[in-house]
Amino acid sequence: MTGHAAPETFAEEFQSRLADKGYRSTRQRARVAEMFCQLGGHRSVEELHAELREVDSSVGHATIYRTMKLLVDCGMAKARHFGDGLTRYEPFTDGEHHDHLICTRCGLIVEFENDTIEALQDAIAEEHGYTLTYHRMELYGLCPSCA
Amino acid sequence: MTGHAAPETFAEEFQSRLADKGYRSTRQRARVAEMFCQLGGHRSVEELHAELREVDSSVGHATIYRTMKLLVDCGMAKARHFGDGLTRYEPFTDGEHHDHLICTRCGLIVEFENDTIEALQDAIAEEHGYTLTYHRMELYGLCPSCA
DNA sequence: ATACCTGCAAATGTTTTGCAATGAT
DNA sequence: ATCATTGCAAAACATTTGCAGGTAT
Repeated sequence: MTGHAAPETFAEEFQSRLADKGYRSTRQRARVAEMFCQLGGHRSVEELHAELREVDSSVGHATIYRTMKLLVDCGMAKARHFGDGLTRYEPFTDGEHHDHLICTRCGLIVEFENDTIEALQDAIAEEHGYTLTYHRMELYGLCPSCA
Repeated sequence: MTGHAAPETFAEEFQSRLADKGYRSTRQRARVAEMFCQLGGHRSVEELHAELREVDSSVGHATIYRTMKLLVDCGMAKARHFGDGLTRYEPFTDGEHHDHLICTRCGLIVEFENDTIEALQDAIAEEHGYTLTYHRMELYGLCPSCA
């Protein structure tokens, strides 16, 4: 519990990566990172704002928008767009990749990964002469509880 | 050229489907449908508006938004969202399905279809107990000219 | 004649930005 | 002491909507 060489928390890792890029560490950025980590995947800025308000009511929503962009810059978050007009963020660790199954009734989001599809996507891109950098695949339907 | 039993144009088909649904045929709706058909896939409302302006400057953008929704309702258009915050529409014929390869530099969009992937998607959905209604797959990268 | 449609402008909802004050280095 | 960062309010952006006047049926 002394923690002088303990594995860093998400927020600490963020502060450290900010420093590497010449950005400053602030209370607000730490709070946003903590809450984002605590809440987990697919959160909108408004959700983060609402939750944060209960811990530290002084974090403005502009700061959350700015901080989420920084988290993306630092490679610790990924922005996603599902059909509802909101940008949603999920924690991101390098090299990881997954796609989503989304329930159109209750909004439940399940993550999955399929190497066969990935390989086929690469093949398709090559067929058309494209050099692939990323992709996006979302399957929409009803989840078990909503079907 | 008498055309009394000629195959219907896109705009005529639209007028006919509107009538079936109890909507009225108007000059503006015809112009939007014509332009949409002429321009082809992946157009934003603003692009349609700009092009229409040269043919009939009196079609407001609100009407284009409303008309595109009607085209979707009538099963003649499909709304798509690529990463740029604009809704884009493409002509749609029932039963047809395809996905997209998008050049991140010049914006070139190529359509493709792959039954193996579709089958795998169904399998994944089933694995997770989801009843699939639709999906979305976009591959982003550089096209042959931009690579 | 009766709704439906239209264009305009104003409203909406999300995200961004300008700015003066605050805070990290 | 700097200069980045903040919160606020205003701006920006795509899209939607209220309404008075116009139009298809």
